[in-house]
Amino acid sequence: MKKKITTLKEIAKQLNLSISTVSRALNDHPDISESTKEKVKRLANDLSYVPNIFAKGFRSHKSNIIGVIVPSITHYFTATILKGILDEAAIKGYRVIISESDNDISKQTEMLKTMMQFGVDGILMSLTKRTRNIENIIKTMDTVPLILFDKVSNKIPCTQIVINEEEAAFDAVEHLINIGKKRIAIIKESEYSYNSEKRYTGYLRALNEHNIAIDEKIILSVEDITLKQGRRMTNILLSLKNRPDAVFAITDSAAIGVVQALKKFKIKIPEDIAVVGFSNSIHSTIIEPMLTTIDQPGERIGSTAIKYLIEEIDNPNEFTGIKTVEIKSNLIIRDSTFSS
Amino acid sequence: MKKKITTLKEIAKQLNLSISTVSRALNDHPDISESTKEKVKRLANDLSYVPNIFAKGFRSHKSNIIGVIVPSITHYFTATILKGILDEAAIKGYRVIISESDNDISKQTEMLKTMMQFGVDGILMSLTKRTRNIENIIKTMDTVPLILFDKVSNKIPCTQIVINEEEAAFDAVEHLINIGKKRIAIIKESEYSYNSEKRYTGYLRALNEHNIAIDEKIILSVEDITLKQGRRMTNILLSLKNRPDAVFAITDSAAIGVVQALKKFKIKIPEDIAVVGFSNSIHSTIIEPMLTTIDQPGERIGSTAIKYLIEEIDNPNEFTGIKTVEIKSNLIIRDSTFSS
DNA sequence: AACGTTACCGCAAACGTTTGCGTAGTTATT
DNA sequence: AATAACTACGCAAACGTTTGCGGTAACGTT
Repeated sequence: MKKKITTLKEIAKQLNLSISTVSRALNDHPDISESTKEKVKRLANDLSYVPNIFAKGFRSHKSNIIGVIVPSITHYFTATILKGILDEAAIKGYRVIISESDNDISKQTEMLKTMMQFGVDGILMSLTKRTRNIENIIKTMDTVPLILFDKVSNKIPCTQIVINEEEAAFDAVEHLINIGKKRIAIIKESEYSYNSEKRYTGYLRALNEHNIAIDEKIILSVEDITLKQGRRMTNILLSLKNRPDAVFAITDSAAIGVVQALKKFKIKIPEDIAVVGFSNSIHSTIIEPMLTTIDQPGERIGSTAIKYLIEEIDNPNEFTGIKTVEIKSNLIIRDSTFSS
Repeated sequence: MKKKITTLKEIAKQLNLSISTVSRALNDHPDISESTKEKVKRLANDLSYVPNIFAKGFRSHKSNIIGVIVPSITHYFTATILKGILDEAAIKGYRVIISESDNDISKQTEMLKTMMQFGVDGILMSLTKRTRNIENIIKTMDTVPLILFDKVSNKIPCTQIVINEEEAAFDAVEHLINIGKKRIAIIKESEYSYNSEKRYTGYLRALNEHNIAIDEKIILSVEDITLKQGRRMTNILLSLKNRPDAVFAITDSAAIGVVQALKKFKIKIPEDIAVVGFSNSIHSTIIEPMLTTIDQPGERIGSTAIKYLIEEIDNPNEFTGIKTVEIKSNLIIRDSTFSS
């Protein structure tokens, strides 16, 4: 039992007005008298008129829809970013179409294409691992504005919203140094990743500035930075003659794996070996000891990203320049580095 | 530098054909000769033609967009449901607009409205707590198909996709009985909630069937079923003269709170008091001891929900009947009820 | 030779909205 | 009293696509 949808024509007929007058009345056009406006608006309300979005977008070439592509929606940090995007979008009157690339490059390409077909006004994207074929991304960019966040690439000439990765990692490692640690291991990603690379340079810089020698033996790289890999790497570290006295894992889940492995071997945290993660996931407060980590303000990243995007959408011709916007994160010190 | 978008007209002009012929050629209409089809398709491809979604939807009154409203996107279980929805939608050629109601009823109403304005073909919704004004939900239902999932209400006459809540709770409690527990506490929600209520009746049924007396003193209700409340309730339980030997928390986070509180008082889990949660959140494997809990197949819920919705969208007139579809969950036994 | 059939294609309307332009009526200006 | 300016509204085109209907040419059938 579909309800009959009311159109401008219907309202016009009932009020003996022209369609254009009704349209203008609803849009508060100055040419229309107050009395007419009121009549029109009242009837529109009574008939629960909703403007046909297609007819509107059809004319204006504007959908007020923004496309978002993320690797994994179930990842907590990603979800907080999405929340930031959704909230800001609601305020600015945009709808958001979300797609998951599942860390699959071909899916990502496919999605970019269908986003275009659906006439989105702009695209926010966080890249899959090992994103190779940049061409189609760049190609879409001359049809519709695109902004990257979190997992970015400086090979793509567009505005990018990121955490101050290097500085954050620097802070984390310096914190370890400050509590007296001298032999600090790192677990990072082996494949190239913007985030991993930045954190790694932050690690190196901290060691350098504090005149601590760099030891390749305690610089470990893994393909997938997971909990399981964290455990595996810890076993490797513990088998060394010269064990580290701290571990900086580039990710909370890896850090949790480290903690679990250390506990298994009854190694005291943080006295014997301190652990720092990255992300401030919820898990970091559930594991014992609670994890020292970097809090990334996901919502701010999301809202910032969409703000810049809408800016570009509203001013399509003026070249606003490619910015890399860094959102400040901050170190949260908990029991895994601090014994009370 | 906006690119010129190609239309049917452009293709028609270049090929000296009519617009209708071009349209039919692209849609593989039998009236068009193979040779013409090929020419048209080639040029369309060269000009990277994409059909204008607005013009299309404008005519067909179909957007191929589905609206989804959830209380909180950052909630892990919700995220898995969304993943199921997104995957299935991609397969069926639908886009998904996601909105967060933030457990705010007025927001929820607002979103329902804007979803309508954006011409979605159907709506999937998980209700906020204490959803009161059902009217507008029912009102939208005679314009566009709507299906509820997870947080549902049997006051709304529509298809609903849920977990077999009662049975799952029954299984969980029976498991506790099977391992020898005789005094099983429950922590549930005080406000009416479909899920809480069902789980509670499952709890009651299990006790009844095993001839265990029901003791109101160990049936605790909280407003917000959070980790903190889990801890608080545990303190209450421990202050009883006749302590329980097991706790069934209606939610993983509450269960984790219970575990934390028990550990603080050096109470052995599961020997002294066993704990069962509900959800199989990631946290349940990180807490020590790992939590026995109910695994809810989020992705299946999501994909099932959207399947039913598309079914309704494709057959708008025939009344398919209101179904309540139960997705089977299953008990996962871990250390919090089982000492190896 | 007249007719029916088939293959292939074009015309034009329709979807609902916005908007430039035109205009009738009224009021203000010289 | 003639002109200008303003108010309030209508006409009609345009956006890109789909589709019912109609038409033409070619071919086959009696």
